[in-house]
Amino acid sequence: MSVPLYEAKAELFRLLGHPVRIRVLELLQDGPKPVRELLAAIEVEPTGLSQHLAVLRRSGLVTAQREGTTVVYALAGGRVAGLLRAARELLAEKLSGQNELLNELLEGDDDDVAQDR
Amino acid sequence: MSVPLYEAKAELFRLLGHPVRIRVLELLQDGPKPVRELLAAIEVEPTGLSQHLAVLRRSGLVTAQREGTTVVYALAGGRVAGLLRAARELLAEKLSGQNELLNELLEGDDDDVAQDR
DNA sequence: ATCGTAATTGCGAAGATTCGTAATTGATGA
DNA sequence: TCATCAATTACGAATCTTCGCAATTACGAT
Repeated sequence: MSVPLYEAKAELFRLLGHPVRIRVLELLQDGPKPVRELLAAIEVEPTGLSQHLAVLRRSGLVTAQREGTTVVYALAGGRVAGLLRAARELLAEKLSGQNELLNELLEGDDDDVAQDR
Repeated sequence: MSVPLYEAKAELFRLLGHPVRIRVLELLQDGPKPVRELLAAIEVEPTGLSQHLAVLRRSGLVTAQREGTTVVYALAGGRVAGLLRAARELLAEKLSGQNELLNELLEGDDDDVAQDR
């Protein structure tokens, strides 16, 4: 085992750590899409999109195949969607927590605002 | 909504994209731990660990509280574990795929090796 | 008060990512 | 063949991350 598992995991997360790459993966969740379509949906230059697609391809998260003059991308394996869902849930938890705190501050019902560190 | 959701998601993944931070989160899955213990378990300088802990703290993924002379860290919210599990499963899928391919190459049973791009 | 230990912060150098411009490849049609 | 469109690659500048050193804060003990 040349690469520790936690290195691989960190690497995976690092690959996902860019807005354009996230958007690509989300769009591909609805099925394979040609580059042209991704390009229309995401605010990015063609060359920038290609570079991000290359990152996802090299990492094996997506697959690409030519069809005539266009290239069609697809998710490689079903587990990517699960990971995105887990992230969405975590964000939901985090944001709703912030909202609660915000509401308490705004409403000023300071009856049981626990001591803070 | 000042920050698009996909930006927040990318940011979350970027935060997780470092081996030390992954290890910290994994260790905290078994319950709260003082810095001293994290330091003993992870190969990193005290100052480096502090910096990574600060990143996790600012992002709200972990909480810290002093207890006398030590500081105890804990996961903030249960969804972090779910995210790590999803990552582990995706990696498992990816690595087993690679192994299959590797075995086919080694065993040389070239009866149905599909055409490649 | 002073010392020692635990943990953090400030800061700068080294390294990695990102993005735009220019050049390249691959396929299709004139 | 030549021109064209889709997509990719090469490369450098600007930007962001990371890591170690030095300085700092927080606490308990002498």
